[in-house]
Amino acid sequence: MRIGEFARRAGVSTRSLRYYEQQGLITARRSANGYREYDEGDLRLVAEIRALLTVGFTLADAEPFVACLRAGNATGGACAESAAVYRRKLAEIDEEIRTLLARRTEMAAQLAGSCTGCPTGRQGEK
Amino acid sequence: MRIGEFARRAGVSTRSLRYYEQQGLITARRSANGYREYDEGDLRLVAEIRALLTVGFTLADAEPFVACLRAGNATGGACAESAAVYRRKLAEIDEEIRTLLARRTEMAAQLAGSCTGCPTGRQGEK
DNA sequence: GTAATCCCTGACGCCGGTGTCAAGGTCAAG
DNA sequence: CTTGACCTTGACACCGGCGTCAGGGATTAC
Repeated sequence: MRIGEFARRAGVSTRSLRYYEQQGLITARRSANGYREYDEGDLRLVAEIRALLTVGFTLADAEPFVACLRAGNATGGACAESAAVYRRKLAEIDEEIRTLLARRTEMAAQLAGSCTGCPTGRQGEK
Repeated sequence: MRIGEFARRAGVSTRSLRYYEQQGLITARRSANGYREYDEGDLRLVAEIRALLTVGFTLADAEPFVACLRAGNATGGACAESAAVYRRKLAEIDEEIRTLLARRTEMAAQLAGSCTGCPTGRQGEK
């Protein structure tokens, strides 16, 4: 099917699909007139990309997963390279969580301390 | 003092100082020739901005804190508006932490599940 | 023939803070 | 007067994913 219908079915914009192709994920074959042609199986690839993007992956991060699916695996994470990305992202998330927790603690302390001297007093909840 | 020396003393680039001014924070007075003139007290304002930026504030978020300091308060967080920003950022951080924790859990599960079928097995730590 | 609909590529805008370059003014020392 | 250090404003680049417009080709229905 062509890009318009495929985009509707996949739930993404045609712009996104062209961008994915430009970035080397999901390269559609072309019909004689130059139009992109997608097949049913590509829906799965798009779904994988969308799922990964929503959990904070970049398109570059998602590439191994798409390749893994195209290689015939049942899941995009089944390949060694995908697992490596998983581990790296997991480490990144852990690091981010640590940072945020530290910030949270510090900010809560700041807020408590500042309000001691608040001239307007506290404002209650909303 | 002029911007060059001030920047060195504050530990930021002149570019940043001009940007802060453009965004409405730390507007330096001008000497006859048009050069920006900063004084000692402004160092404190820059320090406040840098501290807030490093914990994830935007310049817009930092504005009340700078204003608060300029109003003569001992800390930038002593004013009501600053406290409101604190509360908002705290809520944002909490939300972000929740999101990341959920992701972390899901990804860890994915990684574990994927590795069951990993042809290369696990690689130990590092 | 022509209108409608779909497709193509290329390119700019956005967001936030900053690096960096360009073109030109200012001032002090020699 | 010249050199050099410092200042000014303006503007482009970056990152990532995508919206959106421009200009032009293809296909189908009438």
